[in-house]
Amino acid sequence: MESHRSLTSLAHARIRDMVLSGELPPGSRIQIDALRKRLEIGASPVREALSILSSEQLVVRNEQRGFWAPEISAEDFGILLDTRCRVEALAFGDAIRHGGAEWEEQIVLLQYRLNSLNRTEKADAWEIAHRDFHRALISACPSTYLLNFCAQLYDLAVRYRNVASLAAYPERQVEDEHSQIAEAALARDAARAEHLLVDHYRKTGEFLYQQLAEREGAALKAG
Amino acid sequence: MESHRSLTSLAHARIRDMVLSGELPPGSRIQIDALRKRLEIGASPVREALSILSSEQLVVRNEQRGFWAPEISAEDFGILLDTRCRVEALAFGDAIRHGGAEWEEQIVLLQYRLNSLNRTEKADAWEIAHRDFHRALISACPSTYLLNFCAQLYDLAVRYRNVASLAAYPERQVEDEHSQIAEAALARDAARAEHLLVDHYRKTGEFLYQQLAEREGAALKAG
DNA sequence: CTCAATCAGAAAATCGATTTTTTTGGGCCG
DNA sequence: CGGCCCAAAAAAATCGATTTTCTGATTGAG
Repeated sequence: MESHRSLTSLAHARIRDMVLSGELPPGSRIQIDALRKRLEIGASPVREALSILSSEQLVVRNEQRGFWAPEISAEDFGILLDTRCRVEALAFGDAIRHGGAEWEEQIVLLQYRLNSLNRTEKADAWEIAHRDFHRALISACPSTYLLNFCAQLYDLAVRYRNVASLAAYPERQVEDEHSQIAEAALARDAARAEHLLVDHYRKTGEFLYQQLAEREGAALKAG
Repeated sequence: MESHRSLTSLAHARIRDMVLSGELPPGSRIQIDALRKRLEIGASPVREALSILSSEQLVVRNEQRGFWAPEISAEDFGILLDTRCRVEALAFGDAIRHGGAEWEEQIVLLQYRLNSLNRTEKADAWEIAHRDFHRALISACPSTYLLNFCAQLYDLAVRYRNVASLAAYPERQVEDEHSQIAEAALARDAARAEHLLVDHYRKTGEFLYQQLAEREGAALKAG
């Protein structure tokens, strides 16, 4: 169990997970009182956590009217994906130019851990390892601003992956892609590494985008 | 007077101004109780506002120990400036490619308003007009994520300008630079516009960076 | 004399109750 | 029948009090 220094940060972590996992579905209302009872935490920390989440774009705030889980759409996902590719390419390039021995070692280590896990069998552990690996790639970027932004975009993208709950995810060789990205990074080939990373994101995103677009088309006919 | 829907958003706006203006100096402690009395607002809204500000990087939070105004340094400013140039170039390019008639008109209007104001005589009005002009330039960027990020970086940069309180700001022809940027944008010359914008930021930042570096050198000798 | 343990005092964090605002639903009038 | 207004209910926002945690000084042992 993770220990938290304050109930606010605990509430933040819990609610964040509920949003990212899709337990709080897109568009659904998030009532403070319901959360208060559910988490067995007072209203103040819950409220504060929601405030923070709303400035992280993981929750939508409507003053005096409450909080909601953000809506999703194919269009929004497309924009998110595109933003992520371009911003993370910047951070990745920086990291490749600035990273030292420690950065290299982290990448090697975390890539190994990631590839050791089976994505379907140990989904939770894989999620964490995947996040850690991608974070390690850019961790040597000197701009904390860029890194924060990348972390935020990562969360938003993970949420899309989860809430779309794809029945059949196409089995690409994601391991190979990760390996190639790591290899290019360690070879300090920024241009190639950036390209591979963006390509990786676009490939992963393409299928999800199609799913979302189809779903919207279907919903349009049904409604 | 601006009206606010809630005391939290009022507190947020007020404290934000206090941080941006330098009224709360870099490194200084921000006590909830002191603010509570100063703003005549309860502790809860003040607390919540500080929480939000800390996730906007305008306040540093130290769990169970309180809040502080962020430290400044030449190094941090350099990184901030660089991040801003690259991220805002992305947003600007998008805007130039996507902007419609309304976007063009806003730029024309806001550039006119900005150039009508004397920077030293009407400092507050100029600040607002300047912010509006720069926001208008990128406003047609479809990525709300990128726009939010740019707004955040803008605030952080404004703070540096204010807290450095430059005795003698070198009088460049800032009006001309703004005009050229607007012109290139309206001509849909993305490459040129981006270059001019980045150049504008770097020129403005260069002097500030020198000041900060000198001050640090002096402080080092004195300490 | 140094270091660690201890103990107020101060400040943050949290709670429960109160106030304000929004939403809901029923009855009334055009 | 449909729109409108008002009252009751629900929910968010705020407050004041209480609890928990940190800080800095003091004291006593080594």
